[in-house]
Amino acid sequence: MNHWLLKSEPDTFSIDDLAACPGKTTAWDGVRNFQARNMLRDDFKKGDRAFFYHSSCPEPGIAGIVEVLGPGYPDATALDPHHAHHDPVGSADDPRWFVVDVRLVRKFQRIVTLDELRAHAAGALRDLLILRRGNRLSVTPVTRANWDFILGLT
DNA sequence: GCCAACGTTGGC
DNA sequence: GCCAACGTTGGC
Repeated sequence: MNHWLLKSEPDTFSIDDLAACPGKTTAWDGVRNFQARNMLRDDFKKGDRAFFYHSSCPEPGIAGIVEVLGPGYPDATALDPHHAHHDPVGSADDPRWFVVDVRLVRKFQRIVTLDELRAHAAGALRDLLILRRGNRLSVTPVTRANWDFILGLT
């Protein structure tokens, strides 16, 4: 089982929005970065777990945990000319962008804030990619050790 | 293949 | 709103 961190701007889609979805399930769409795409397409597996991270908001940090329901498949929003995330490059036969389905496992009782994570940037969480300077990837792998350590902070 | 211009991300 | 960091595009 692999572990991941998925970023979302809560103004656009928060963990509470996910909780309100039918089956607490949604397609994680709108990823438009090739490195992130490659992970969704090639590396995500059924049963993987991911942190749900709130970015670009008053209290950035990890809000909870989601479960990956299956492997990546083409992002329908990229193929829809009326959608804000439409991309004219790519087709149903040769898709450019991918999604995975995720289901809410649990929302943390409180946000594990970026400040808290940073407090361990030189220690236990030195491998956590979102703490690296200038990192902007919206999909990043998390090591098992980092996953367990962060769970211990909640 | 280089690189300048441009757009986006995301914390503050 | 600012700005550093970084990815993508496109001319050459």
